[in-house]
Amino acid sequence: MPTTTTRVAGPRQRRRPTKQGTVLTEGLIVETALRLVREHGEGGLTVRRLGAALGADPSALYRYFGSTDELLLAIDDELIGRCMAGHRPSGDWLADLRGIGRRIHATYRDHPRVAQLAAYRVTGRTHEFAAVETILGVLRGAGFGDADAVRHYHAFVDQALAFAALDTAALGSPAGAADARAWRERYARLSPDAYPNIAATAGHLVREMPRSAYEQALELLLESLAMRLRRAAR
Amino acid sequence: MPTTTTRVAGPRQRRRPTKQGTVLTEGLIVETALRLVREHGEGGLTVRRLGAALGADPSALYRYFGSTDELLLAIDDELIGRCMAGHRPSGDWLADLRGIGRRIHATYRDHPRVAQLAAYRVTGRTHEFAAVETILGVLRGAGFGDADAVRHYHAFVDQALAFAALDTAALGSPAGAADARAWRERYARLSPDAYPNIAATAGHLVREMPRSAYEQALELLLESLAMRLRRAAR
DNA sequence: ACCTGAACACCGTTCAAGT
DNA sequence: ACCTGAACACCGTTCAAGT
Repeated sequence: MPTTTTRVAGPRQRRRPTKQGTVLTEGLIVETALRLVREHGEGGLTVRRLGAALGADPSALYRYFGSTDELLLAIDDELIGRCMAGHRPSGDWLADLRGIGRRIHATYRDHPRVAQLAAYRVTGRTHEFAAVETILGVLRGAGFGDADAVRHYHAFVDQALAFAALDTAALGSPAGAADARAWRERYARLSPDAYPNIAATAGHLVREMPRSAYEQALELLLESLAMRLRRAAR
Repeated sequence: MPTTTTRVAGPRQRRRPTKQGTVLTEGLIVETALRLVREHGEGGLTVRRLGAALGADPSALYRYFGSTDELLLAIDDELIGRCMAGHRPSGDWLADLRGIGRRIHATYRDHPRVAQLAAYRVTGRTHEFAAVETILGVLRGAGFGDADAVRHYHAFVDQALAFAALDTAALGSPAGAADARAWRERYARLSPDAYPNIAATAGHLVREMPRSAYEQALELLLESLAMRLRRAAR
C-alpha cells in the first residue's frame, strides 16, 4: 500500500460505503488497478472501468487522486515496491544488477499498461526512494565513484524500463503478433539481390526478432561496466 | 512518400476535391500527420485533428487507411526513411553504428507521438527493409557471424527505439518537467541516515537524471560489441 | 468514386445534488 | 463527509446519404 500518496482533502474520519457496499481506500484502489492491468492487459485501465471494478461511481475516485496521473504514480510506486521486495543482495554486484534488471523487466511485463504509461515517470514516493537507494548502493559498493555510479545507475535503470515498455507493447498486444508474422512472411521472402544481408540472415531473423532483446542488451551493458571497473582498478 | 501502403480499395482514377478544396493522397495524409506530430507534440495526432488539418471530414481518411493502426505504420515507415536518408557509410563500423543510433534517437525525439505509438512496430514496408539491410550490413561487414549480427542488430535497434520512446515521453511532456523537479525538491532533500547513497550523490542525481541516458547506454553497448569482436579475432 | 454527416460506444473530468 | 449522476468536451469507427 502506498504510504505517501498526496491526498486531495485532509485525513478522512468516517467512510461512507459505496452503493454496492465497498469502502474505498487509496490502497484498495491501487490494488484493484494493478489487478485490472494484470488480468485485462492492454486497454484495461480506465477510470470508468476501475470505478466499475470497485463498485463505485468513477467520479468517486477523484476524491482520492486528483487526476489519473496522480493515480498512475501511486500505482507505479506500488509496482516498484513489489518489484524490489523479492530482491536479496548476494554480495556480487554483477549478479545483483542482473537480478534487479530482470526483476524490473519481468514485473512491468506482467503489468503492460503501467509499463507503457508510467515507466518513464518519477513517482517521488517511498518505494522509489528505496529502489534508487539500493541500486546506487550496489554500484558504489562495487567501487564506482559517485559520478560514475550515478551515470551508470541512469543507463541501467532507463534501459530496463525502456525495454520493459517496448517489450510489453511489442510482445503482448495483437499488433505484436502481427509484427512477428511480418518477419516470417515479408522479410524471409525478400529478394537476395535487393537485400543480400537480410536474405543471408533470414532464418536467424525469424527466430530472434519476435523475442525480447533485453537479456542481450543487459549482458552487453554489464560487460562494459565490469570492463570499466577493471580498467579503473589498474 | 510511402510506396507500399496497402490500399483499402483499388487504385483511384478520379479524385474529388474535399469541401475545402484539398485533394487527398496517401502521401499528403502521411506528411500532414508528421507535421502535426512535430508541431503539436504530445496529444497532437488524432483522426479528427488530422481530418481538420487536411480540410476533410475525419471519416474520409478511412478510405486511404483501414484503421489508425495502418496509418501509423505508414507514418512510421516514412519516418524511418527520413531517418536513414542522411546516413553516409564511413567505412568505420563503430562510427556508423554510433551515427545511426543517434539518428534514430533524434528523429523520433522530434516526433514524440510516433515514437510512443509506433517505435515497437514492424512496418513491413520499403523504408524499414532498407534500414534493416543497412544495419545488418554494418555488423556483418565488421566481422560478426550471422547469428551474432542478428542478435546485436536486435539489441542495438531496440535500445535506440526504446530509449527514444522513453525519452520523448519523459523529456518532452509537462509530466517530464514535474519529474525533473522531483529530483531537485524531493531526492536532494532526503535524510542521509535513511538514504545514505542518495544523499551522497544528490548533486550528481540532480544534474544527471533530467537528461537522456541514451548516449551513455549506446557507448556501453558499442564498447561491449567492440570487445567481443576483438576477443573473437584472437 | 469519393466525401460528408449523423450516430454509436467509448474516454477523463467537473460540479451540483443527494444522503 | 463522502458518493452519485448528469453533463461537457473529447475520442475511433461505421454506414447510409449525398454529389
